[in-house]
Amino acid sequence: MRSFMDISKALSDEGRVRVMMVLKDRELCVCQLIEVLGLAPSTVSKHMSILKQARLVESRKEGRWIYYSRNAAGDAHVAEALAWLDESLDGDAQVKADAKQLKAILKLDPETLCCQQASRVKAN
Amino acid sequence: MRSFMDISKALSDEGRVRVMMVLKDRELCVCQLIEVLGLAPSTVSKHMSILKQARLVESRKEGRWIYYSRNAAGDAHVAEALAWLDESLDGDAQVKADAKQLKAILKLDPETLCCQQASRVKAN
DNA sequence: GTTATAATTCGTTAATTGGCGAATTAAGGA
DNA sequence: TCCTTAATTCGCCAATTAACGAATTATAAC
Repeated sequence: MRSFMDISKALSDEGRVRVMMVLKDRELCVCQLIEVLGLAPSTVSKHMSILKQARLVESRKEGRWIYYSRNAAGDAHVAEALAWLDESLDGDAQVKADAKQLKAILKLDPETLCCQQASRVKAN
Repeated sequence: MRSFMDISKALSDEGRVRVMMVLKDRELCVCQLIEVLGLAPSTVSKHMSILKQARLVESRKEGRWIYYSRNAAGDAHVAEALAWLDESLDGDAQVKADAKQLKAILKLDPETLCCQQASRVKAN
């Protein structure tokens, strides 16, 4: 019950659900998630720790950045939750809007936004 | 997103999840749910209204009693949520304990507990 | 009609949660 | 070394939520 409740509580906040959906196809660093959600860094960090506690995401450190991705190697509970999420939110307007915004963020001028370092590295 | 969040919020409370699990095989009236959860009538009533709002349960009035059951005719979101619930909590200790307690409640001496009327009717 | 019972609604309180900014930690670049 | 930046932790406050008891509604029994 404990691990189930960790997952269902993690998914009971809209911001965290939006994070799970923008992470569907790619890993993202915290500053990119901050841009998508429009929340303070400390708030997003807290959300990510809750998702990680629930084992819905995993993180990878690369230099100064921490990349979060869906937990691909998760147990059955996690896999089932992710499947439910995707089935339920397929075609959702908010999810689509976030995907669109993310696309813009990924294309954005390196100097003007978050992840300035990451962008510079990418440009080389 | 709205209906998804209604469902995930409804399932983010352990008491409500326990209700959904004892309702797996049978409909139950509120006073029986009160016994299983060990909470005040007003509290259980509130929980049931949240589950109903999320369309996870439906209710049927019979005389003085209101019987709740899982929403069998629910839309795809609801059906998927119920499937996730059942898969994730199959074999769970708390769920088993509740099932056992429910069994005892259903057998209980009609005069001594809740649903005295229901029991009397059943005895006739 | 009056009483008793099942359930709900309402009002209040305690606990939890979500949000932010400030301070801290960790890493790279000047 | 010192500065900047990504991210986290911490402390605080506002909003939400869960719990209860009291009052209310509805139905059945007397």
